[in-house]
Amino acid sequence: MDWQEKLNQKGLRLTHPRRAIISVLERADTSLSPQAIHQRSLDANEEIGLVSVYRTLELFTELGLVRRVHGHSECQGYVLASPGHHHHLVCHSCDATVEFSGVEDLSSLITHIEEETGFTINEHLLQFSGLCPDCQRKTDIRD
Amino acid sequence: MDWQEKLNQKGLRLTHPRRAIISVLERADTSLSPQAIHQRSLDANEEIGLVSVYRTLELFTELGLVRRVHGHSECQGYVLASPGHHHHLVCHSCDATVEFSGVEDLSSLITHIEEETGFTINEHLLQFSGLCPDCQRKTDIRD
DNA sequence: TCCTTATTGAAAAATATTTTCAATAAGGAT
DNA sequence: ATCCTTATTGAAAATATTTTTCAATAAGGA
Repeated sequence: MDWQEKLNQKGLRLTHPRRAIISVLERADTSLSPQAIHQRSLDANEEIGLVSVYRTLELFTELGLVRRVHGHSECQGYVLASPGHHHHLVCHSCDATVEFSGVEDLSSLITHIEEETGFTINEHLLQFSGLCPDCQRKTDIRD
Repeated sequence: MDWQEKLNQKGLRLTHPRRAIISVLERADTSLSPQAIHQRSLDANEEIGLVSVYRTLELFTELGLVRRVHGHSECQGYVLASPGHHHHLVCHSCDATVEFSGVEDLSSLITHIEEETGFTINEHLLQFSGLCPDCQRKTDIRD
């Protein structure tokens, strides 16, 4: 099911600004802030308003089509979300962001925490960071 | 080692605004935004400036004395961090935030991801959310 | 108690985000 | 193809958030 269908199905429309935003995100290899998305859109000669970027990101995030990546100081990085459960891996150095399938088995940890705290857990946020292959190479050379 | 020592050791000072902020965070059972911290400080008759809240939170976060809790739409919730490795558990309903010791064993997952992606992983963000005991009770009654 | 300087608060500046509203254009219906 | 409904847009204004500047203050070591 493509974007067109996914949106129309819900009475939503695949508009020009939305296409432009998707296109920017598809080409990005890092997460992008609303401002960055807007700028790249303009650079690609897609004249859209910054407001639309905000609105679209909010909508797409709610629909699970886009996800937010959490940084140390800011959490305004957005990336396209492929369907299904997965998490992100971010490079400290170049900010490259990669998605990996959520094959993790946290169930025993979750059960443990539920017992310890009395909470019922139904959601988690998991994100890794480190050095991507390229930046590892660059670091090696410098040393 | 108390706050006084921790700061002085680094040439930093335990000032009135900083004490007020610590005190607010100690009394809180949810994470708090800079604005909320400021307001609660005023409510407690500790007249401090909002700027100091920002500056203190930034400093304390860098020092690992305070941590940021990541929500769905905002990530401006700060909590006191006890020393050592641990994560947070947040109630969807009342926002109660609890810390739990980082007993998780993610090493096999990390190794798996390192192999799959070529990244070197040295950091992770893990946060759970669900319903706290109190809110579970309230939900049960309503149903 | 003195002295150095980290820290503060107020104000201004810079950024970021949200709201409002008339105009537009997506896309289902005809 | 064309019409019609209405979701969506962009511009502007309103709000909110964060950072910077700088003179005054107060921590805390000597």
